[in-house]
Amino acid sequence: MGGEGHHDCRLDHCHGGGLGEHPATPELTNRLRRKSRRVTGARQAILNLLRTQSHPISIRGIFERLPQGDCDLATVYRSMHLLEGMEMVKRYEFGDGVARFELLRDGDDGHHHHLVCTRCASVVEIEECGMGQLEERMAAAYGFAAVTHKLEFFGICPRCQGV
Amino acid sequence: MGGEGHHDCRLDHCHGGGLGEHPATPELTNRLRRKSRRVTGARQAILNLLRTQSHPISIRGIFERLPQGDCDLATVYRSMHLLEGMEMVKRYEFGDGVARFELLRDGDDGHHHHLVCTRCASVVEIEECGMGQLEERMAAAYGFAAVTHKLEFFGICPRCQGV
DNA sequence: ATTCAGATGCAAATCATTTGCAATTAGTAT
DNA sequence: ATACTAATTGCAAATGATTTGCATCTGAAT
Repeated sequence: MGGEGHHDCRLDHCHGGGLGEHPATPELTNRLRRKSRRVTGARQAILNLLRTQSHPISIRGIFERLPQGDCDLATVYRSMHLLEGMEMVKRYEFGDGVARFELLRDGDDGHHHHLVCTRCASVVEIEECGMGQLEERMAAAYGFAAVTHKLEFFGICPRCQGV
Repeated sequence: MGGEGHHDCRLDHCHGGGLGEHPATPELTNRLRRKSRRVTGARQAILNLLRTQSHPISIRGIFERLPQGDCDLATVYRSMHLLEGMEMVKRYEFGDGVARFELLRDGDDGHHHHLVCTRCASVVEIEECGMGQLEERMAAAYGFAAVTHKLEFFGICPRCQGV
């Protein structure tokens, strides 16, 4: 397989259109190839955008931040499904009926939570979570398998308290 | 699925006649009056139906279980908003894009969680939750106020594992 | 019975998300 | 490069959950 050779990223493979400046990461390329999926400009653009975000972002948010005309809204939806299936992004739901996504970085299983301000929607990333034990206890007590959880915190951020 | 019913014997307060076949609880009446809202047949019917459910139920689910013609789907939506605002029901989101509601019984602050089967959607009610401390720590660490949380567990129930 | 703000039914409108389909393109073989 | 084929995309229309405008109706106070 791959080996330690120099990996070429075929950046020079752009045909006109508006998608010129989206370098593909070998990460993306590898994962896509593994499923005989294609490295398209839209996917690269989306992934590059996600790389600049430090908090979950909605699909509409992604679409609006993409250089206009870069790709269709439906394509963003389809891409996010694909990326989610490939475990390159993680989906969050904060209860407002809009899904938000975060890039899963190398070696990150994406297990963390959020503290969301119910007034201004600002977000703090929370690392700690003592749920592992509870999950196990739950599995034992009710016979469930593959127990996971979703945990999000809500409150009023310092700035909003002042208002 | 759970056969664990819940007895709530307040049905004896039927001021029969006049208002149709949906006895109002003094609880409902009081809370509504306090906000100059009206005790209508639809609201009574919905609340009575919720009283028979032991797990969160969707608005469509409520609508379909209501005697045909009892009320409009839009009315169920409106009623649930009202009841939620009056803290008589609690809203849950399990991530499938459909809100579900549970009746908040007397003296119940509704603080509990669920273990949801990702295959058959059966639900187990979970009482324990060691989040109180975490909430406090979170408030202290990030300066947030009124910190609450949403926590739900997902897994594969015993029956589905056998398949 | 009268009155009127709050409720409801019904249909149309929103919003997020999905999907059908014809046109386009990435990756690969020629 | 050229050709070829399946994966992708754009666009529009379809879904599905939830909301809303509006004319009509009703609860409850007088």
